[in-house]
Amino acid sequence: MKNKLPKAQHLFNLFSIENVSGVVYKNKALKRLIINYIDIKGNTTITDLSKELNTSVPKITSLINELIGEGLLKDNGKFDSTGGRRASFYGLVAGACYFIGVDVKRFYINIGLLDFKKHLVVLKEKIPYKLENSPESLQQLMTIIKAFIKEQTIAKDKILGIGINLSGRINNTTGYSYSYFHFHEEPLAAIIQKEIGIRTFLENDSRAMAYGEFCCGEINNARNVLFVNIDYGIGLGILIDGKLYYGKSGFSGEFGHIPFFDNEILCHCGKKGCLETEASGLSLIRKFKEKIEQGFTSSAMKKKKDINEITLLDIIAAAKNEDMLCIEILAEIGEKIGKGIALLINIFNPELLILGGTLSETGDYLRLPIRSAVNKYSLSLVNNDTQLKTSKLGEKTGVLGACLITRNKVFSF
Amino acid sequence: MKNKLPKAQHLFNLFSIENVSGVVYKNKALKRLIINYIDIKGNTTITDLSKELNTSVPKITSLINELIGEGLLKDNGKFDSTGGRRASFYGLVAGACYFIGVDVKRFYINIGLLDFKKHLVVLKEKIPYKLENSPESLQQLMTIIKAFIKEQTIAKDKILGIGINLSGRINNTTGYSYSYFHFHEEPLAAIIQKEIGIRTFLENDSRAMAYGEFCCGEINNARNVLFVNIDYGIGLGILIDGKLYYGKSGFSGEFGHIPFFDNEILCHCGKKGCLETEASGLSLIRKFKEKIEQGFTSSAMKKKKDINEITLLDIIAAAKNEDMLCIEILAEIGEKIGKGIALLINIFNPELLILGGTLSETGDYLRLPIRSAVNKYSLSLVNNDTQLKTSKLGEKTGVLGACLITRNKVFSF
DNA sequence: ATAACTTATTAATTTTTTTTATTTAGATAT
DNA sequence: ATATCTAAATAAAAAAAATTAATAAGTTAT
Repeated sequence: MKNKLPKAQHLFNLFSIENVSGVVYKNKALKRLIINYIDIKGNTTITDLSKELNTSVPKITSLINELIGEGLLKDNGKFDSTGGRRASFYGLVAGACYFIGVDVKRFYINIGLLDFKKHLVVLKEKIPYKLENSPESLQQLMTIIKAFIKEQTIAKDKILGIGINLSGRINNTTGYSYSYFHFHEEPLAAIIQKEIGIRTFLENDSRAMAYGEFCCGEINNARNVLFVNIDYGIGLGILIDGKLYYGKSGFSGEFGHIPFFDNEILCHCGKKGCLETEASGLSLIRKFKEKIEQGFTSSAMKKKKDINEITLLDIIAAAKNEDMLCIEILAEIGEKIGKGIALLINIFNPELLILGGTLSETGDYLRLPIRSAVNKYSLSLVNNDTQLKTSKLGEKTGVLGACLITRNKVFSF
Repeated sequence: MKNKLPKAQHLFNLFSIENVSGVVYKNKALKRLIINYIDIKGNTTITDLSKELNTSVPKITSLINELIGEGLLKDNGKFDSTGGRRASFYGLVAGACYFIGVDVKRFYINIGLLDFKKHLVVLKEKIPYKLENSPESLQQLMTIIKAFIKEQTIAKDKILGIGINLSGRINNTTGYSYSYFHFHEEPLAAIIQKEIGIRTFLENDSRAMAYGEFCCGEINNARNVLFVNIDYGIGLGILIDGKLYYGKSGFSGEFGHIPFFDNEILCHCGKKGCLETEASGLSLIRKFKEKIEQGFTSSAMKKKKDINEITLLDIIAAAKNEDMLCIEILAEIGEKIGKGIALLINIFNPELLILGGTLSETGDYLRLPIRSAVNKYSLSLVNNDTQLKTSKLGEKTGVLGACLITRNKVFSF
C-alpha cells in the first residue's frame, strides 16, 4: 500500500460518500474533515485534530496513517516543544493532485496549474487571445488549454479538474454559460470536458477572482467579503461566511447592471442607466474618446493612430505617467464607482471590500475618489466596519480562484 | 425521571456543550441534531433519523428515549403503514418551553407567546404605544412586556427568552441598539434583561420579519430569500442558504439609505438622495401632504382636522376605498420601490422576494407598479428566477420572527 | 383464513471507539 | 548529570456503537 501514487479515480473514491453508510461513511467523513482542517490550518498535530474534531487520539492516529498510505498526507517532522514531548505535524502532499485554472479576459488568457497544497506551480500570463462570442473563439480557447496541459511534466491523470472563468451569466452547477459560447443544447462545461477529457467547471470571472483573493489575499480572517472587479465591465463576487454566494442560478453579483443612473446611455445588456454605463472601463474609454474628439490631448494617444485601438491598459499606463486627462477621467469614474460601492456597504455591512480587476491597478487615482464617495454616500456606522483594500495579487487572482473553486468542487469541500 | 417538567436551567444544560468532550459531547450534539431535524420535518420516525444522521437505530432509539424522559419529545402514535410494521413517530412537546416576541412599531406594539412547537399560542396586536427615543418610552415598553408576562398562565420559568424588534441599527450579538434607546454604556438588551429577569435579545425589525416569513410563510423550499419591509421606512431582511445574514455588526440590509436618487431631500439619517426619501411610507405621506396643499382632495382627509395627523394606515384605508389621489401616489412610490428591488434582484439572484410591512397591505395598488418596474429594470435572465410574493402573515410576521430568532439563540440552533 | 412479504423494533453479538494507563521524548530546575 | 515536569504517542482495558439476527406487527396475495 505504501508509496502508491494516487490517481484521479482513486482520489474520487476516497471522498465519494455515495452508497456508503455506517462506519465506512463516518470514516470517510472524518477523513474529509481532517483534510479540510489541514487545508485551512496548514500543518497540524494529532492532538489538535482530536480536539478540533471531537474524536479520540487513537482514532485520529489510525485515520492519519491511512491517509498517509493513500498518499494524501505526510509527516513533516516535529513542532518545537511546548514543554513536553514534541508533536509530529502532518501536512498535505503537494504533488497528490493538480488543478488547472483558466482566466479568460477580453484580449488575453491567464492560465495556471495549482497543486494539492494550493501553490500555483505554473502561471502563464497574457497569452494572446481575443474573446469573441463565436465557435472559432471557443475552439481557440480549447486549443490553448490543451497546449498548456501538454507542456506540463506531471502525470496527466493527476490533473483532477479544470476551472474556466468567463464574464457574464454562468451557472456553475449546470455548467451553462449564457453570455458567451451559448451555441448548443449541451452545457458548455460538458462540451469542453468532452474535448479535453478532464472534469471541467465554469465560473463567473468576478466570482472566481473573489475566491482567489479570499483564499490567498490579505483578508485577516474576514468572513463576509465583497470583491469588486473593475475592468471593462464592473462585476461583484460575494463571500458570505467564507463561502461564495451564487444565488438561485449563479447569477448573483450583477452589480454592473443595476439601475443606477437616469441617463440615456444604452448598455450592452440592452437596458439604459446601468451602473456600468458610467462607472466601468468601457465608460472610461467612451469618455476618453469624447474628450479627444473635443480636442483634448493625452499621452495615451501618442502610440496609436486610431482612437478605436485604445485599450484600458493604455489609459492606465498613461495615468501612471501623470497624464492629466486620464487622471481626471479616472477620478470622475471613481466617484461613481464609489457611490455604487457605498450602496453595497449599506446592504452587506461587510468586513472587507476588495477592489480588484485591471482598473484597480491605477492605485490611488481610482482608490481615493472611491474612498471619499464611500464615506459620503454610506451610513458612517456601517462603513466604519468595512475595510477597503486594493488587490495585490494582480493577474494571479482569477487563475487562483478558478483552480481553488475546481478543487473544492472535485473534493466537495 | 418520567414526566419531570423541564425548567429553564435544565433545558439550557441539555444543550450547552461547554466543558464537555468525548462521548458526552457527541451525545449532546446528536440530541441537538435530532431536535433540529424534528423541528424542521415535524414528526419523524427512528428509521428516518437513523438514515438522516448516519447513526444506528439502537443509538437513535436510546437518545429518543432520553429526550422523552427530559420532556422535550413525545411519542405521537403510528404512521400509516408503508407496507410493513407501522413506525412510531416522535414530535416536540409543545409545552416544553416558551418564547416571547415583541414587535415595536411606530405607533403600537405587537406581542406574542410562542411554544416549543413554533405555534404562536398568544398574540396581542396593536397595543397602543408611541415609539420615541426617550427613557420614558423605553420604560413604557418594559412595562408593557411585564404586563404581558403577568397575564400568561404558563409557568414563568418556562419562558426561556424574549426577542424585541426595533427599527434601525441593531447589533444582535452584543445587544446594542444604536438608533433607539442608546442612553447607556451597557447594551440595551442587558438593561431590559435585568429589568425583566429573562434572557433578552434585540433584532432589527425587518430582519425579524424576514425570519418570521421564512419560517411560517409560503416559501416553497426557497433558501435565498429577500424580505422587503415597506413601512414608514424601507428595510431589508436577507436570508442566505436559509440563514439570516447579519454582516459584520448586524447592520446589513440598510436598503432604505442607499444613495439612489439625485435629489435634495434630506433623509432622517442625515444624508440626501436615500432610497427612502422617495420610496417609503414617509415619502408617501410627504407627497400626500404636498398634493393636499396644492389643493387636491382625498377621502383620507375626511376624518382628520390636521393634515399632520395623517398616518400610513389612513392612506392605505383610503386607497382600498378607491381614493384616486392615494392610489396615484402609491403607484408613483411603487415604481421607485420596484426600481430599488430590481437592483436587489440583480445583486442577489434570489429565489424569492417577499413584499411585507404595513404598506404591502395595499395589495395590487403597490404590487403592480413594483412588478412592472422590476421587469423593466432588472436583467430578465436573473429576474426570471425570482418569485415576487406579498406577505400573507400580516402583523404576525414580526412577532413570529422575534420569537423564532430568540428560540434559535437560546438553543444555538 | 393463511401464507408470504414488508418494515419496525428489540435483543444478542461483534466491532469500533473511547477511556485510562503506560511509555516515550524532550524541557527545566536542582 | 540527574531528578522532575510536561506533553505526545502507544498499549491495554473498558465502554459504546454498529452489525446482525430475531421477533413483532402489520399488508397483500392466494
